[in-house]
Amino acid sequence: MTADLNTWQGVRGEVLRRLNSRVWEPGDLLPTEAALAAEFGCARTTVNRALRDLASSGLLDRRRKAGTRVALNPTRHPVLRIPVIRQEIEGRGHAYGYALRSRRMAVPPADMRARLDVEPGVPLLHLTALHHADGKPYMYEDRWINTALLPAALSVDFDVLGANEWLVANVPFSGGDFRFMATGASRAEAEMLACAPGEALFVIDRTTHGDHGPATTARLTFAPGYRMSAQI
Amino acid sequence: MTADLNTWQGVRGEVLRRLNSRVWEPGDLLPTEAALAAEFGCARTTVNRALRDLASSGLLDRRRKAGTRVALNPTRHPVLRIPVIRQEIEGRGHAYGYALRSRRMAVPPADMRARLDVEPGVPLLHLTALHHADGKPYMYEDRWINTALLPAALSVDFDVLGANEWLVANVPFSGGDFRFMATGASRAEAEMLACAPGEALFVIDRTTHGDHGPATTARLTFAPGYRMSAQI
DNA sequence: CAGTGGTCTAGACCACAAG
DNA sequence: TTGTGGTCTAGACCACTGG
Repeated sequence: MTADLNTWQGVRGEVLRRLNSRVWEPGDLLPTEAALAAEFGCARTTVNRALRDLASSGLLDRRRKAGTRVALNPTRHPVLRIPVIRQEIEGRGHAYGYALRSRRMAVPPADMRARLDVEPGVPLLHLTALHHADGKPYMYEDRWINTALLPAALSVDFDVLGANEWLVANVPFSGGDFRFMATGASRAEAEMLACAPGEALFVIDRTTHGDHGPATTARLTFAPGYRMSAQI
Repeated sequence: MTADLNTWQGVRGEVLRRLNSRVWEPGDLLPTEAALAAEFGCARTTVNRALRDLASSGLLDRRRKAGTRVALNPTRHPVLRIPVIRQEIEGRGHAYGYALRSRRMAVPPADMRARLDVEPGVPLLHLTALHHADGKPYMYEDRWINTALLPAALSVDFDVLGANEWLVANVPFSGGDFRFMATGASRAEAEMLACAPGEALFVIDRTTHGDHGPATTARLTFAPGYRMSAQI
């Protein structure tokens, strides 16, 4: 029993079936939307949505005039769900705690300056904080904020409110990039996160772009045992 | 100058602007699609696509009858691009190498058995392999394949072809989940990956589901220095 | 039950890029 | 130049679910 070819999910299923069964092989050119619509007996719009969805999953390559091809590089595109840290902790049933450790204007090191795309020698707002779960260290946050783009950050009381939360609520969002890695705990990190020096820690480097450029960059270092998940 | 409100990107931009400027605050109910379409002077379809896109980004919650609300939990949904390992290495200009280390039927440990949802005591195909970049160890792969769902795997010559590549090309795809973490290198891992025992390693646990259930699960352990990136 | 989003249709015009 | 995907429209029916 084949799916209903009058629904876009049904069309996607049928196309997927042909991809999996090698009716269409990697690199092959698919029929045009109009042709498929005729074959399936549905509107071109329906075929369009199905193929667009498959393309967004990385299974197809679509280009105007060139047509639709089976992707040669089958990459998967899992979607991460990255919650605000407090919700992540509370969602697991733990009590959330937050402690600002330092807050000052400072000239950023070269790598941070590059990420935020600012001139050398310009001081930025530098915050460090520790997040707790049930009183135990959970994550260490080292953040730089471009106060030229976010002057409002200067008047926020980060002693009470996590920079994370303030930012997600107040930074006009336009994009961001993430890097994930593993590092051995430095002595300072080991002390803050209550672990042994050299122990493997999960790290997220995250830069968030506002409407006028990179607004803030943060390094989040998690206590041992942290796991991040994603799904397709 | 506001964007063209007759395009779905334009409508998305305008809605985004109202979200950022707190015209609509978290938890607020937005006007219906029909109302917005009337206000913007476009078709409801156009509004629908814009709101659907924002909902898929996690900024809105949509439910039939209940309407569209500004998400209370502002989570971001970055999209990972996970390439086939060979393409990842070759894409960086390095020579790719692959060496199968073991291949045998074996009864999986409890955690793997749980991930693949099979009965206790059932033997599965177990593969271990090492992937190289320019002759240096890059990633260690420890994979279990449910041969009940993928009998074809038994006749594949994994000495030559990476299981990764065979699977992405041959497993009817229906979904998967990923977990990312940092671990200290065991003595065996350290030897294989040419690093010091205890050194921090990036690990991906990945389970891929076929049409009839979990088909394969793999633990990918990367040599020190590996970074994974994602973007919004 | 009834309101809201989910989706389909048929037709149309447009933007882009291959040749 | 011309074919292909990208998108808009107006109208319609349906599915889900809150009240």
